[in-house]
Amino acid sequence: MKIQESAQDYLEAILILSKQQEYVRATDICGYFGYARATVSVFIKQLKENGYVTVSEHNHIRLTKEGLAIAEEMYERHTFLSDMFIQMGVTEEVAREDACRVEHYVSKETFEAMKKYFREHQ
Amino acid sequence: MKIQESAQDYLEAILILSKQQEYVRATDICGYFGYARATVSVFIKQLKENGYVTVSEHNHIRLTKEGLAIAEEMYERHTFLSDMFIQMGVTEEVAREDACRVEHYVSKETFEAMKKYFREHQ
DNA sequence: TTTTATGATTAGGCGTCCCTAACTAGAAAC
DNA sequence: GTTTCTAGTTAGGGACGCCTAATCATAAAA
Repeated sequence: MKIQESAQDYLEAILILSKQQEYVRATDICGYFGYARATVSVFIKQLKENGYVTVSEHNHIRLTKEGLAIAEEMYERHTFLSDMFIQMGVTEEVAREDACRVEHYVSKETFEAMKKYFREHQ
Repeated sequence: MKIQESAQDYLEAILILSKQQEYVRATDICGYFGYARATVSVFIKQLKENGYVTVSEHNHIRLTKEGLAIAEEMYERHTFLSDMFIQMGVTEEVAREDACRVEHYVSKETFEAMKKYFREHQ
């Protein structure tokens, strides 16, 4: 499984939710994205088959090491990008929305350059 | 037709190609993206049906007013974003690649904020 | 003028990622 | 201990955007 944009979103969502709750279930992810139960169910199955999450007998979803690495990478990008947008004068809500999309499309090189640039220009 | 990411790319490509050549044919677009002829043929048909381009009897593709507006918007974003990335220290090639993807996902608000920010911070 | 090369089209297919509808299993409430 | 509610699954479907293979049309070359 090549890690697709959506998979990155799901893994990031699981990370975010697990910061807010003791356990994360498929239904929580449905709520987070507004997706149908079936959609999430199928997707989680794939994430599980590919070793990014484990699902306990109580349907608690947990990130594996690989899943966590991706989730944290996305989360960091998200945080950095929305902070950057806000610093540039963008509304908080729009900044968050844009960061959520842009985070998937910026190469490592550009992301690092942006971080460096903002470290030196504030 | 909701203007999809791909349609924006096609329209931008047509604009760029028409800056370099007297006329643009489907095959030029194939070369530009590396897509198969069939793919481009079908897509151009849709763009035509939806009023974004016209196709002459010699298969010369031209942007309509609507098509041009979108193409120019994308082109401006593309130019600005790659310049910005380069200014931040990103390799030219990577900057161009990233701009090409990111240009679709930045809201008008954020784009304007970025422009303003860079006008004031260089 | 027949052959060949180039460009466009049609048909059929596939991966991604969303949907609804129908079903199943377990937990909570009566 | 049934009924009901909640959560998860399976089956089937659809939009988007790419593909190959086969066909068709026209322009260039032999």
